[in-house]
Amino acid sequence: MADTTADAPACDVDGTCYCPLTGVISTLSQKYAIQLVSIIGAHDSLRFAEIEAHLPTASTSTISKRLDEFEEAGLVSRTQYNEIPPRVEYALTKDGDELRARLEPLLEWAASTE
Amino acid sequence: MADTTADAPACDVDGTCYCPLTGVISTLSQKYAIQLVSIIGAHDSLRFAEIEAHLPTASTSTISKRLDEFEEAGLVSRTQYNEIPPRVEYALTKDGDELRARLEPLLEWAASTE
DNA sequence: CTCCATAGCTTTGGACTCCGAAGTATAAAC
DNA sequence: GTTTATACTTCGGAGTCCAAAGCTATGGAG
Repeated sequence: MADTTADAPACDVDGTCYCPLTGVISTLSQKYAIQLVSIIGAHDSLRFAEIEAHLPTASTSTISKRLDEFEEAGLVSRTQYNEIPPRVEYALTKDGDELRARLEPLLEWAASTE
Repeated sequence: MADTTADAPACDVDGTCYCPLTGVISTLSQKYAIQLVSIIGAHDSLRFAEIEAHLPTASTSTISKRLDEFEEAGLVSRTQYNEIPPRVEYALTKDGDELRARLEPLLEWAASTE
């Protein structure tokens, strides 16, 4: 296996290598990430407190971290209105919605296996 | 919103509540879980060391834990042959393959966004 | 003028998860 | 008797998650 003549990594599965926890998948492989995409996608836009209400078992800091990561990854947009009290709205970007579309069958099936 | 007359939880999204990290999704929301299903599904059956070779960045103990969880969830079958040296084969169950089928479009899209 | 309310977070200390490295079990081959 | 092989388990430390409290700003009640 440690053959120096090998030209394909061992992690190559049918022509695709999934091993170095790739961008989107590594973000998804964290707590509440999948649900978060699905929840935001179920609305045009959501405020932080609304997201919290949809995910009552997740801590504030975890939701905050996931949102930062998703924004960084270009999957979620954050729109801040400079009012008092402050208002911030989160929505899926075009890429985020593509992701959501691919997560939907998964979530439906998962819900049916409960 | 904090109406005491409310009869549906706030986490209810379009008739489905994804909030209490449900069975399959909670298992998937852990490191390497998604890849593991996909890798096992790309073969009829795999041995432990082969899985490790496909996921070189994951630790032995993490792979072992994921496999235990998947077996517990009925998504992966473990077949042990009492030989020396020992031999163990992992394969997806019918449910596991259903899951894999739903993960495939996700992984393909994720790979294309790199 | 002081205090509270509101929204969206950040911070804190403790618990849980993941890591690499080393150890366990077995028996046949050398 | 030491080595080899496979499939793990165990270990201490590092990273991730938790609930609860604190922070920012301003407008309104007392």
